[in-house]
Amino acid sequence: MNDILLLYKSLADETRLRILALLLGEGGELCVCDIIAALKLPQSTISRQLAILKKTGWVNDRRCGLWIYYSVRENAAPQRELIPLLKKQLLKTSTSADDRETLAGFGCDNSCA
Amino acid sequence: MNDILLLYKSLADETRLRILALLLGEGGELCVCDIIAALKLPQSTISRQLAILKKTGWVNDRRCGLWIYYSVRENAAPQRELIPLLKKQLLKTSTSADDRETLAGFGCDNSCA
DNA sequence: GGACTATATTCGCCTTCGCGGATGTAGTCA
DNA sequence: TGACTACATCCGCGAAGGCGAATATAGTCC
Repeated sequence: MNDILLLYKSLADETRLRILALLLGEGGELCVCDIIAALKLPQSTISRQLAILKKTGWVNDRRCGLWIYYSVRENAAPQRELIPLLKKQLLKTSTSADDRETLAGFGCDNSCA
Repeated sequence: MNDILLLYKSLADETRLRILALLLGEGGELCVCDIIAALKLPQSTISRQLAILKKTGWVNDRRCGLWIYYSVRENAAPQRELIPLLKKQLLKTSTSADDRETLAGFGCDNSCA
């Protein structure tokens, strides 16, 4: 019961949902500065919520030089069964569309192999 | 975005998950006193969380004399797509099994047509 | 009407949790 | 090495939300 509770608690925050929507919409990886630019929130806020998403199994991180890239962890249980639904729900919201548009305009386009 | 947030917030509480598990396991209706007996929590706690589950679209209520029967609202969007997953996740927890066992022993068996 | 039952709501309290500025840490480049 | 960048973590604060006792409401039965 407790793991299920933690699963849904991890989705009960708007900032975390916006981050997940951004990563699900992107399909690939985003570095922290991209997410900060897209959501227009303070760096400490983004970083804290990313840490929570990582601890609860929603995302992976990968360091590359100075940048750290985050991506959705597709194969983790029990998140796996929720991902298609989340994607469908989140990507059609106007908030998510706005965030992706902001990212397209202001994302920091470092290219790290 | 906000409705999705409210959806997951409504699942981010253990008492509400236990109530949903009980109703999903039962398949039919339960009156408030059944739920109180099963979860062994104060009446005000149960009643408050039932009100939240009702307001967020998870359950229906039906008054019959003094008793009020609650059941899962199966066809509401966007809950509908989550119900099969929730059922699978919740019913296999030991907490849920314990609650159902307690209900079997101490449920108030009023029969209201 | 009055006593009784089942449930809802109110109330003050307390914990949880998100916030953002400040600070710490790790990697890069000269 | 020291300056710089990207990100993480710490800190005090305030808001949100859950709790259970007490009270209110609604229905039943005499």
